[in-house]
Amino acid sequence: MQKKVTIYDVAKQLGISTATVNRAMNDKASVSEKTRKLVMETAQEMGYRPSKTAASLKRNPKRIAVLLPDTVYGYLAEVERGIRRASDDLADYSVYCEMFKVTAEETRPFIDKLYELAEQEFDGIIILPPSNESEVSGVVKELREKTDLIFATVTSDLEGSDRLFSIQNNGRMAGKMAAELLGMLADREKPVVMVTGQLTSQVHRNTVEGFREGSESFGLKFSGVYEHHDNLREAYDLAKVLVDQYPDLGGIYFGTANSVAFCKRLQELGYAGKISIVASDVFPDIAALMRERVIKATIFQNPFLQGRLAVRYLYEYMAEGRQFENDVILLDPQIVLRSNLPLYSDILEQMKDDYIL
Amino acid sequence: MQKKVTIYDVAKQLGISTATVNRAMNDKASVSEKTRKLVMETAQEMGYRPSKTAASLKRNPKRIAVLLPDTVYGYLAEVERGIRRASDDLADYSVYCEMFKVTAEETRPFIDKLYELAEQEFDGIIILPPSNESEVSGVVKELREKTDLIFATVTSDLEGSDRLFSIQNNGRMAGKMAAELLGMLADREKPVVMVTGQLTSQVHRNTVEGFREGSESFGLKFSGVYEHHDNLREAYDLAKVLVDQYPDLGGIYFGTANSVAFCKRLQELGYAGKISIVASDVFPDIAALMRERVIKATIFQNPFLQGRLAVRYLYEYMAEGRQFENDVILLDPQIVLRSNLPLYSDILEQMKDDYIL
DNA sequence: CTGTTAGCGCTTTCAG
DNA sequence: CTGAAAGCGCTAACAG
Repeated sequence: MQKKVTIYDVAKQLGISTATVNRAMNDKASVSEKTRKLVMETAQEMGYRPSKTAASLKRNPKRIAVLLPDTVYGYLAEVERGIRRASDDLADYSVYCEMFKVTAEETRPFIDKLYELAEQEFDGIIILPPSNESEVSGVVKELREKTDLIFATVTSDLEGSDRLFSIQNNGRMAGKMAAELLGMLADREKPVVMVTGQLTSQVHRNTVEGFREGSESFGLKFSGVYEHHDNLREAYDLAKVLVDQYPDLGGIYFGTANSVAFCKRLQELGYAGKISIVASDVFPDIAALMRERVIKATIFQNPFLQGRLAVRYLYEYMAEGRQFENDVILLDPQIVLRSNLPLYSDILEQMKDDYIL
Repeated sequence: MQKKVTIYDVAKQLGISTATVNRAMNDKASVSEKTRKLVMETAQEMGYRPSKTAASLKRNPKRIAVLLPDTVYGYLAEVERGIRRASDDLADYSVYCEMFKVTAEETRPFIDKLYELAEQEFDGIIILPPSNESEVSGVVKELREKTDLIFATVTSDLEGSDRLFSIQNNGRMAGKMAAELLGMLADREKPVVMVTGQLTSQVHRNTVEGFREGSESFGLKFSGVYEHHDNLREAYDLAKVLVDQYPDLGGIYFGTANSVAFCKRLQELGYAGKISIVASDVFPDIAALMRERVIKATIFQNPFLQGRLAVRYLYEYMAEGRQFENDVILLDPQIVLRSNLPLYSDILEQMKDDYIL
């Protein structure tokens, strides 16, 4: 428990002021390259580790905006909860986090809001991209160039937008895991298919790729990908289409959370339990279907953690100079079976209130 | 982003000093009950939330000792890594964490060390109990009464010791998960058995109970529990005993990490791949056996997180008055298959250095 | 039991 | 480009 090395020690050692040491350490402009190098070296040698607590006490508040599509959809509620949680955790560090929700039906209002936020005094913006990713990408890229705002994305990405980082589920791994599970659950001689939202979204494409690879490794007869465009009716109808097309269908992997309407139809058609289903995420409806043995397994994507980390990492970048070696941060998908479903009861409990779909 | 309410605001509002507000808020002695109540109420009304950062800047350093059995065993190395990580995270908060390792062959040296640590100026002690739990329990209880030390346990518990909390894997859930997995992997007509370290340890008993329950739910022919007492030779020999006793053995659940010698014998006997094996935790050897299809699944117990949270929670209790609604804190076991094994490669990488057994 | 006061280690004006 | 100095919000001596 040796004496802590402070900024004063470093300053005194070099015969300069603490202000200069500070500026040098924080990559601020207006420090000669020579002093900066000197300071860095001495700090290193002396074992100086700046105190984050002391730093946060004095520094100017940071403001983060979060822009989300205004969908009534359990997944988003979880991301939101994660964001609020991070805000709470960071309350002491003078970080202020504000959430904005905009309709995702059309892209225009979303983009307008983005321009509007850019006018305000935010330091960073976190975006959960609506399904039409490419249009938004351009806007972000433009704002990146014109302002000194920092952007991050969560859940899906905005490719080519020059955002700082993206936090998302490891979709490719999730796809492989689904394939392995179906290999354990279903007859491998029978065909399996994958159902997803829509393939304009980068994350969805990843899950498909993973499932394809996994099918190969684990010897599944992978027979097709179907989109339901996050439309309940379409999902409902799709069930019939599939059982007609594949009379001996062995398994289905649902890459998005929207499996409920589909499963309902399957039950109506008398196929429930006969076809092995692996779903995504944990929601009250999915939990119910698992208890009824309609869904055999689901792959949890931790939306809560996604939201939480997006805020946390953006803050760490802004305030503590955190570096990202990899700008796409992938979270580990988790396998949920009937036995460990109770572990997610807190989440289900939390969700009950704001969960509709 | 309204103005922050500080301790000064509360003090001014009540016409008292900040010192009194501080004392009242932190349950310190020497504040009249009347003032305390008044302060609490006013703080609440004004929306005062004490700043943890500011607090940590001034307060006296806290010291935490960690006492571990000195076993050369990958699991422990992970717990240690978690502890070090928490220490690092807390470095700014003036918390100092020191680790002590003592042989676990006999109980005496462990207990002696405990007395020795109690003499030193620690505020809290975290214990990873050696297999003989009951003897240590008594000592902890005694020290709890004689000193104002705070105790916590990690990985297993010291029942009746009056420790503040225990962090451990949810063993019962892990057992159930193993049963469900074996139900998916093995022929349910064939018998399954469980192998564990020794049943004097409370966590091991939990996994057995969980596996028993799970066998019932998932229709397994659960046929016995066998101990290997963490002895390599014994584990090696046990493989032969089991295949002789159960010629049509369908599956085995290994409740502890020590499955390697056992599997080796199984391979020698030509049973590898024929009997479905579910193991515990992720270590280099286990990863290798999974790639060879000898072990089909493993249940990760997150020893790293166990260590990390033990330190973190103890600190939060000491410094921030954190309350525990439940003094046994159970972490979620995670299912690892061949497909998601790569997610644990960081851990495996970390382990390579200090991993021997 | 309560008040006064001197910092904890850093950041940020403001003035050179 | 650099330095002096005033705090950020809290805690803990110390004095009453």
